[in-house]
Amino acid sequence: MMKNNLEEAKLTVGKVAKRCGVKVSTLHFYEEKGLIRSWRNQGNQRRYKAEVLRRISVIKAAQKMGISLQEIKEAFATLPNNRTPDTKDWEKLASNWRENLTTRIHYLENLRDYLSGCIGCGCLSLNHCPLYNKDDELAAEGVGPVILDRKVKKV
Amino acid sequence: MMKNNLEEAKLTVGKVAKRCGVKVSTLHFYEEKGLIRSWRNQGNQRRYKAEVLRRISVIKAAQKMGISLQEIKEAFATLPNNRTPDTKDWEKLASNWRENLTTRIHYLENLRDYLSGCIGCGCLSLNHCPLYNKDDELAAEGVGPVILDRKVKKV
DNA sequence: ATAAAACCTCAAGTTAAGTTGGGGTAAAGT
DNA sequence: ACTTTACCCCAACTTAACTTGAGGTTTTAT
Repeated sequence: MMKNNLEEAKLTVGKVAKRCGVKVSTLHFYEEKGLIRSWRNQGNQRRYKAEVLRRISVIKAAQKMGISLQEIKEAFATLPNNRTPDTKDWEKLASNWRENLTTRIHYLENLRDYLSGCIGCGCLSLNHCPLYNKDDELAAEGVGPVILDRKVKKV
Repeated sequence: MMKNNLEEAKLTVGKVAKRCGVKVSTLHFYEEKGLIRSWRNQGNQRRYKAEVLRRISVIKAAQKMGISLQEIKEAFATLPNNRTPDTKDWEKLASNWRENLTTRIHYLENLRDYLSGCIGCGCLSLNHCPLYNKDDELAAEGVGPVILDRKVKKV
């Protein structure tokens, strides 16, 4: 027999935030964006089911790969009942994202190779150097944005 | 004998924009940010020296590598007299940026390898899975943001 | 019982890299 | 000469992913 939502949803925002290493405001934000959901107690405070923790870990893992929240949301939407990804679901999502990652890596490798060729030749010029080309011939498949860490290595 | 600025700066914004494939507003923006400079004619219109074309091509090439305008500006600032990079300068800048690119590639490769390991194991969990780890052990050297193309491959 | 900690909502601010638009001037084409 | 086209400046808008703050309520701890 299934417990009801009020019984299942016991975690407060503060607890979830702490366990996930995110701010409370981030949880509000994710909820607003439809990435997670909560229930309310008598006093109108949010209460979460434990599964939200896994959902957030999937979000964070995906973000690390450069997947946008919008894309993550769309990926979740493909799951039956928009459920929190279980092992099988994760397998499927992760495979897609891995392809994405591979594409991105190839792009950067191409870029680096061209760059290596360009260093020393001084060819850099509009319309000729592959490094400067608005049509972007390097982007065979097309890649998305990657936002990684904030520990930026200055050059 | 050196020609003066008025003689050298002959290109209008429109011309530069067209030849570089950027909008006029972008050139205004770059100037405001201190990435390029212009002179003014009698009627207060911008006039550029031809070297601005090369400068913009360097900016665009760097952006493609995921370097921010701020970092590009800082890199330019390291050049004698903040000049437009010549062949030798470009060699130096490009070498630095290539390292940056390499670091970024390694990061993504690590991420992909972990992901491959995770697919099927379903281990994804806070504090244990390397894919979800706020301390980011994957980021050995630390990497910056990469903003590449807009041709995003949906997953 | 009371005070402190946690929570609520809603609006506005933040950063990057530009874009858009309005109102007005300059240069170019015919 | 006259009309387009190009240019000027400035302010405000755009997107993503959040953060901050104000003013007020609920829980928890003492």
